[in-house]
Amino acid sequence: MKYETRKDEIIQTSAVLFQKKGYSAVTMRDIAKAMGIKAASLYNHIKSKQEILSEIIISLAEQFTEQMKIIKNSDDNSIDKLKQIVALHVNTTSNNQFGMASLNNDWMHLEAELEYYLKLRKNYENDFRGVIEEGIQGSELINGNPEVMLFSLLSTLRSLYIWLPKKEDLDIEKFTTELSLVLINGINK
Amino acid sequence: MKYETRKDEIIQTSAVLFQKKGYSAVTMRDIAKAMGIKAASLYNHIKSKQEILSEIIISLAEQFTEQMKIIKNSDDNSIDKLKQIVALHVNTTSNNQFGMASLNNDWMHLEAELEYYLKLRKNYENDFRGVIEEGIQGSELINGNPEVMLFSLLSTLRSLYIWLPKKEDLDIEKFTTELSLVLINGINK
DNA sequence: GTCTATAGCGCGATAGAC
DNA sequence: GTCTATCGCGCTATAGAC
Repeated sequence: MKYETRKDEIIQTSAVLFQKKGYSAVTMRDIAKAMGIKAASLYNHIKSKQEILSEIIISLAEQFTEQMKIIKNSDDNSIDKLKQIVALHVNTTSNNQFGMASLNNDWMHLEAELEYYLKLRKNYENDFRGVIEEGIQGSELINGNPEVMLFSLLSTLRSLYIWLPKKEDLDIEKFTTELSLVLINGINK
Repeated sequence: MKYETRKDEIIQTSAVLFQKKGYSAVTMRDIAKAMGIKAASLYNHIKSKQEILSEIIISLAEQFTEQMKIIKNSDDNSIDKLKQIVALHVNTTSNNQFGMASLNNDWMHLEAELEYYLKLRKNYENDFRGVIEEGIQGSELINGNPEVMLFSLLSTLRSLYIWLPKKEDLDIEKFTTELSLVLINGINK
């Protein structure tokens, strides 16, 4: 069974459509049509278009913030923590590539939960920054600008949703290893 | 004088608004209000909302494709070419951060010029890939997966529009050097 | 749980006065 | 070159039949 509930089907179908055109450009009629029903019928399962967006984004944001905290607070060294962060992003994106597009591009259309989302993202980024700063202090990482490092890593990891779907028969574990290598050791010979 | 023409003012004002909420969520009334006029008055300078988007995106896409071609075809070594690509992105983004947001996020809302945009982007990506592949063949770069390298570099460079505005009193040249270092040599000590 | 019908509103764009 | 007024349409969401 592909969907657990009709509500779940609405959310997943919407995520696919949101990825292509963004939240604002997708109509309730579009979502209904993709499911083979009429727009009015959607409201038997969800209370608004906004609720769909919130369901897609918030659970993903919570996952990232929670997992990042666990990684940051573990006893592993900084390089291992960074590898775990790469794996977290590759795995989560691989499991929900369409939701990741909304998380990245449609969060500003959240209404009631916008502040909560921003709080989650701030915690996640602060923990990520902490891992990098600890790596610099412990001389595992180069003594560079931690903001530039954070920016570079985060940009790449946040863009995974664009690239992973293009490589359909991808070996996830191999890709994670290759990406970690490029991000951590660079591309220079 | 901040704007050369009223049309130019419309385009730049729109880019700021598109960056915040995306093309679809911004109305002609929003744009007019930001300029202190009525929506109907906009049509004395532009023929449609679509034309505004096209003006923002196409000129930027042409700049990138053109400059990338020049870099790729130069006689410099691959590492230098990569540094020039980083500088191209930092400089262009620094000059037009709002337009870069549309280039990244709103291109799918192009209508008549969508195909042309996709052609430009393909040329640009192919040249970028060519620089990386030449670097691998010439043993300047590690013998890794060129697609993963391209993905990582491109993701970071395309996200510059999010980060550059946050560092207001940024030394552009210094930032370009730091970013090149992180992207090419990695962060591992 | 899905349907038809429609309320109420905001959209892009145009007409024509000034 | 900007305005007021408005057209025609599509939007989210609701009411109520089946």
